Amino acid sequence: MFELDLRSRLPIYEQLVEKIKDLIINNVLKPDEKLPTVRELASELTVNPNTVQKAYRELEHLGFIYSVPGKGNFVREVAPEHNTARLQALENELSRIINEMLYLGTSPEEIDAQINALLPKDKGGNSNDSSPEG
Amino acid sequence: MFELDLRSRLPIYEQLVEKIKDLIINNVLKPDEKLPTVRELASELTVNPNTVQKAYRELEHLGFIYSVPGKGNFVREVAPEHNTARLQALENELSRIINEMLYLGTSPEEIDAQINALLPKDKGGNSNDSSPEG
Amino acid sequence: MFELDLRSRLPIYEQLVEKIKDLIINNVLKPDEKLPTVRELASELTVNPNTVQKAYRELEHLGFIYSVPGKGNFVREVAPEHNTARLQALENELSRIINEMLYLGTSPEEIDAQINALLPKDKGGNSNDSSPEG
Amino acid sequence: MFELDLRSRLPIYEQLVEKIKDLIINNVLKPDEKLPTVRELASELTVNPNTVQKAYRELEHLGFIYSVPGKGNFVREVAPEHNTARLQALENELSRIINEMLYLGTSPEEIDAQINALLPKDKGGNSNDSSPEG
DNA sequence: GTGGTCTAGACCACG
DNA sequence: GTGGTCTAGACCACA
Repeated sequence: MFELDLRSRLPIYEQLVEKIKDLIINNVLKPDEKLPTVRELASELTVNPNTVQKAYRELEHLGFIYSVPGKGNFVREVAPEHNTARLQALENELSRIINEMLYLGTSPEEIDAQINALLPKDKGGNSNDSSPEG
Repeated sequence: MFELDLRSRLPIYEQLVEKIKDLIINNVLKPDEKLPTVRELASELTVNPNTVQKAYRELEHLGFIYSVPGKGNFVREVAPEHNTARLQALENELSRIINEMLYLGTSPEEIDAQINALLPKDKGGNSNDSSPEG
Repeated sequence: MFELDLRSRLPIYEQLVEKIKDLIINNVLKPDEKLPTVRELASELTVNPNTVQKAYRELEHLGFIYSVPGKGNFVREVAPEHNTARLQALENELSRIINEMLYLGTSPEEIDAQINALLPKDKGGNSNDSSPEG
Repeated sequence: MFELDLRSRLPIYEQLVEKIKDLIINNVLKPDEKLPTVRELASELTVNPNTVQKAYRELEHLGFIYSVPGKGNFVREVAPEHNTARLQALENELSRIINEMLYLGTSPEEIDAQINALLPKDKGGNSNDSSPEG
């Protein structure tokens, strides 16, 4: 499914949260799909079941999954009520990162180019055109 | 100068690192400017001097300040040798954030607009220049 | 394991850094091997655990060990990204030392001989190999 | 005469010791030559006279200069009695540095080449190297 | 039980 | 008076 870095400073349960969050965001795990049980995932990753349990509880708190007692844990459709606060936090992070990149010498043009490479471009409506050849 | 959240999960010394880093990046603290002494800042924030000391030491490791024993701590000019690895980390964070914003429903156009608002415009008026008039 | 000079001008934690660095460099402590716990080493050397902690943190910054909270501290494989600046510093030290040895009357031939004694010989017999028989 | 780095972690008086030691070793300051007075040097470098005084006392202790009360400080000819202990210390440093360079990936051949570049080659009696001109 | 953080308070080197 | 080091002892998060 994925790998953990046991040497990382990040606690294992936080790594788990990030990995599973990524799978949900990138639609690998689809809405209402069942996640592995705590025991399954724990034995597969050879970590303590308590650690997986903690990650699942955190994901539930973040609004990415829901738990049905006796049934298991399932992917939750994106919940609008969580969005505003979360988006505000993300925008703050975004601002912090951009400022630090500028401070370290990355040019505004380069930052803009990097971000446009990350954004999907399947629509025609883009205001400032990126150079077509390259 | 700024405030700490003593209830936060982030250790106090890391909050200090982030806050001071921000002040340096945003040019509130200028190169070679003297930071508050360890004891001053500790008493102002009502934390232990060792905690401030630890934050200052970390900022020194990160290349943001330098310490002159017996004199004080001072803002360091941006050190290019620290940049490459740091920029790579920032780009990874950037990617993660953009993906999560897209997942939460922010349109690519809106993200692009937000980021352009964060970047300095080289087209015309420069807003954050040092004000020439008194 | 080793001894400290409590009367030395060098801070205890820096002596610790040097000693452990030496053990790693000379392959006494091998990659991914577990170091003594903070408390073990502190009690063995009769110094404060915080002092050992500080040394371990510094070794982590220098890229010699990595720390897994709740598990322990472990020897890190040599990290190439730290090398360039460090090698430059070592070459400067080398130059300083050679010049002072020459000043004090050591002949170039003798210096050359001493250094060749320190370098591994790729000509024939290898003395410090791991013993092939168990 | 020379410059100090006021931002360095090295105490100013130690920087002074190193700089003057270098001048003596490289024969810029010759035996029995008079050094600047404490006040002169202090005002030239804009440091505290106590700092210069401390450096001179340290140089005297190291055997590089001698002090004549009421007259000044003078360069001392190399004193053999200081050599043995000092040379032992230098050889230890040498060993430490070479081992660390090897650990960081520098090949024995490269180390040998670097050191030979530092050694004078004005004599013909060199055992293992090809010195082209005499 | 591990590393990590924090406090309180002492002492030292430096300039 | 500054930063730096060290001790003693407490509490917390993680696995």
